[in-house]
Amino acid sequence: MARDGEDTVTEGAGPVPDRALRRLTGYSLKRAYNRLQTDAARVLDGFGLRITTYSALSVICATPDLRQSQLAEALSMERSNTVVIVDTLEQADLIERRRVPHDRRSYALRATKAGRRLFTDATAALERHEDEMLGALDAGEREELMRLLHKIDETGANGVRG
Amino acid sequence: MARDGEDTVTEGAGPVPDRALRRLTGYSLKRAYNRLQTDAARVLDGFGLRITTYSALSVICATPDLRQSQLAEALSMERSNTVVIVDTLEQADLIERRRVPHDRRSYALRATKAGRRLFTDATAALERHEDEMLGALDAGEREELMRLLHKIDETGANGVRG
DNA sequence: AGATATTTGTTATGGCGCATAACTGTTATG
DNA sequence: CATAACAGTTATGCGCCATAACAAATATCT
Repeated sequence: MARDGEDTVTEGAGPVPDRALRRLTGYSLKRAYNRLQTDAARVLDGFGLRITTYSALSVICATPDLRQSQLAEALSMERSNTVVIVDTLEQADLIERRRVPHDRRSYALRATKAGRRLFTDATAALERHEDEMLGALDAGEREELMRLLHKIDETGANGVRG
Repeated sequence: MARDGEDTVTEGAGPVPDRALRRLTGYSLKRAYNRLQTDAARVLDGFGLRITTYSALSVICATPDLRQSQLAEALSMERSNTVVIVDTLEQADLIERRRVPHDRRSYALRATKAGRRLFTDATAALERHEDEMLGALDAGEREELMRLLHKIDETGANGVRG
């Protein structure tokens, strides 16, 4: 607050500061996320995937025969939005909508062999690019970052939601 | 990979895991950001602001007489998107578009008294809500989180952008 | 000075992620 | 058997972001 008062900065060349905003965790989170998100989208595009379809494919690969509503809950999104995602994955022959024996409402989602393979390849590519993007952080810092992010995520799990 | 093989989990009650996704920094970042973003949007709505208009207002308050292109650069967005934002703020009498003496192309954006006041109030409310959302993190952890996020943000500043 | 390039703001347009609401068919519950 | 609860679906709109093309003003270069 001491140096660099409230002068008119119009003439100053360099990047215009957003110090006030950067003090907000939400804003800093947004900037960091936006960087990684843009890059991830570009990488996934090379596999014919988008962020949401990749995410869904990951969950489906991890837990076979799950239903769409479970998928929605896992990804913290509304059921309605999973429909298009699952449609896309199904039409690309990456997953299958199987019927479940005693419940004709729900589907049992299962990844095809092609789906699992694409998932593996895309994940490798993503991790490679994340390693580049996060090159400034050492292993300990990355681990700490993840720990803190998960803490935020799990905190409100029962709390604010509504 | 050892325990909890590839069984059909359809019957298992609890939340469906997305462990594989959680190992990606981008995904964990997304989840944490989404939590804070949703909450922040709700808070700002009470002030008649959205996240982008609040962000712009913050930068304009901090550095008076800045131009729209500088605003765009500060917020890492395209110039074209600042137009609607500045329009909105101007129509709400929170900022003014002043002409600059020797350049008839650009505007000198300046917050009004009402704009500065609203910004102050909204910021206080935002900080209060962030304190709640981040209650699980102690002061040291919050500071470390910010440091790591800024590191990510500033890393690619010269790098990947293209 | 005059042709050319660059900068600033603007408009139009589309994509992506997300939410809500209303509906159908199916299963569970009283 | 009537009613409620659930799974999936459809339609729709909002918010944020990017790209492309354009007019007016300014900078640059010969």
